[in-house]
Amino acid sequence: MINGVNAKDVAKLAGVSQSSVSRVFFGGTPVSEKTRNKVLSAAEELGYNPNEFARSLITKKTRIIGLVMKGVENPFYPQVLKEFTTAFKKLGYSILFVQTNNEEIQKEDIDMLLNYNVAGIIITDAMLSLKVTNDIKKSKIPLVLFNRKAEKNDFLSVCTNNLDASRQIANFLHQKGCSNMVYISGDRNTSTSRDREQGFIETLDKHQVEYKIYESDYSYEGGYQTAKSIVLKGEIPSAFFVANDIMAMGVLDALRKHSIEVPLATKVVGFDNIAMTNWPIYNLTTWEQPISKMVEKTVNYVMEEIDNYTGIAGNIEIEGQLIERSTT
Amino acid sequence: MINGVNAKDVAKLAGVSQSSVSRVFFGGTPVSEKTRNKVLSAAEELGYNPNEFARSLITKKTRIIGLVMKGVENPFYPQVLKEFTTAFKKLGYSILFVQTNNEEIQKEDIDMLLNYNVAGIIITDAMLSLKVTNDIKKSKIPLVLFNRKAEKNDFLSVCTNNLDASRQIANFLHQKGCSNMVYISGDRNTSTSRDREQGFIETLDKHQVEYKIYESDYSYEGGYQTAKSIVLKGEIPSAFFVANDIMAMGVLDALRKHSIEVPLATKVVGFDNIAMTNWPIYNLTTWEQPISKMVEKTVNYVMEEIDNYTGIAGNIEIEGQLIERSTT
DNA sequence: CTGAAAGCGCTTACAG
DNA sequence: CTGAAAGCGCTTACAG
Repeated sequence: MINGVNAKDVAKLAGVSQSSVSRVFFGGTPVSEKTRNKVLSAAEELGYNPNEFARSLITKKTRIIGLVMKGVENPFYPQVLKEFTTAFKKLGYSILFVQTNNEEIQKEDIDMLLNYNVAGIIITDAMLSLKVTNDIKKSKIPLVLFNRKAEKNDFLSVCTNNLDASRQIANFLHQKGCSNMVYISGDRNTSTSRDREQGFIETLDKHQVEYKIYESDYSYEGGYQTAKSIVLKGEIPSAFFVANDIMAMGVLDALRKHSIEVPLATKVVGFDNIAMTNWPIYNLTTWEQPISKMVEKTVNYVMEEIDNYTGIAGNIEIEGQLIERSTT
Repeated sequence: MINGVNAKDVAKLAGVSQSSVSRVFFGGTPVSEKTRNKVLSAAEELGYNPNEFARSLITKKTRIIGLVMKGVENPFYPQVLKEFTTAFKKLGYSILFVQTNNEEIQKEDIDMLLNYNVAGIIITDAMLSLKVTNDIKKSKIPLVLFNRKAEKNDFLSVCTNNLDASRQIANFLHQKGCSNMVYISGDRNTSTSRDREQGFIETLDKHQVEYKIYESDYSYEGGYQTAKSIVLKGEIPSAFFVANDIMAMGVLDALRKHSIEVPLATKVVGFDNIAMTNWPIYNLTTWEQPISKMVEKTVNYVMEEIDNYTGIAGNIEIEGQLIERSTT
């Protein structure tokens, strides 16, 4: 119903019923070629656009996906956003975008999505409050936690295999001869940071390698300051494993500032494989999160649940890989 | 209409009419305190959410803003996205997000927005094809070109004052004693790159300063390669003005790679003031685009036009400022 | 294959 | 302040 033209107007001009107009645009019962052509040219002439709201009202379905993102500062997210938008567009779905700063999504964050009766919800990098969990479960809207693993399996979560990744990173650094390491965590109440920490330290324990853990916050500044304080204490380890790339870049810059050569004096491994890790000034060894595959799995799940809701939950973990560059 | 509860159900439980339920949630005619309370508690009990689609159908208004973004690679855009989302959320509007790769928006890019009858459209960093221009004009949906200036004033465009900015940058570098400069452009068919080029060279002409222009593409890689080729030819200027920050970082890295000291051997000025310019490894002198103000102007305009459509067009240019750091 | 009619969930004159 | 009723633009049994 743009510029005031509706299906009735088209029907009148085409000399057919409104039902036929609907059938041409929506499918369902077949329409004769002749009718189709009359409708199409009338629609073209009038500039008709079917009103999605009326359609959704009657079909009780929408073709909108709610995407809730926390923190767009990290270049990892724009990439994720782009992939989701592209994938859903191909399927005829639109993205209703919500930006939040809460690590735990509150009702108000997604009330809007519920009002729009979205067909599915994807939450990146955040968990859900109990109230929201119940609301969503009741509404039977498929929901995916992207890049977060829940303790309780109320929903599907899609992540890279963070435990496996951090084990492999620990083994890799151990084989490089590093005998004393540091893990710089992200926000410690995130599953990603916890899993990366756990896989890392349990592997180091096995090899009887010493380590220290520093808590940081997934930001460049956080990585920079943490590394700086380590350097100032003179406790430079033989390797840093940093919970994401953007912090690892902060670490590298702090080391450079204090003329500590990488990878000679110490080594640094990040996580994510954001585009910037490839910049020559950083050239950071990191773990590639298989974003495309993660997005694909998520989209497939959501589409299947839209078709046929089961509410099936669990954790999907997708294997990533080490990208070796010049910081190790 | 989440979990199947509608206004009628609430009305029944509350023992009032559907009209009263509507009035409690929508406003309009006043409702007695008693009725309000009955409605509210019934709604709470049933978990009622008003259906936005039915509401939009009847009011012929939506509370959705279409946001079309080109290229999320540059960290400038996530920042813009965040500001728009936050600002519109406060006003009760949602964001329907469209990602495109077209410098000239085609009908298919925004057909979806028209189907949803969005209240307003914001296009960042792209122009509109003629067909789309006509469609939008006819539909009377307010539209803003954000960070792009149109030659023909069909719509409102909101930019920083790129001409003024580049003149000031030229003067600044001239006063620093630079006698021979390079402008590295973005995509040359964008108004932003053209304006930055024009203001820069006309000011250099006035001062009779020599310059060369190299065409690039607004990407890190583009900046890196362009600077590299300049260095390899041995034609190092006394200053580079680079059309955006991300390219300027590529330039800095290329210079560093070839051990050309900044700001001694040459100087570099970027554009945007993205967060990374502040990282110690870059510490880039740049021009701050006043994103918050640009977003505010845009949001205000859209809201006013939603209230009372005039279709008024023109260019709003907002003053930015030079941020002097250590590359000059 | 086609059309007339019911109905999706809501808002809003209208009458009281 | 409240309720009954019309109607937004569409889809979809239903009957032909």
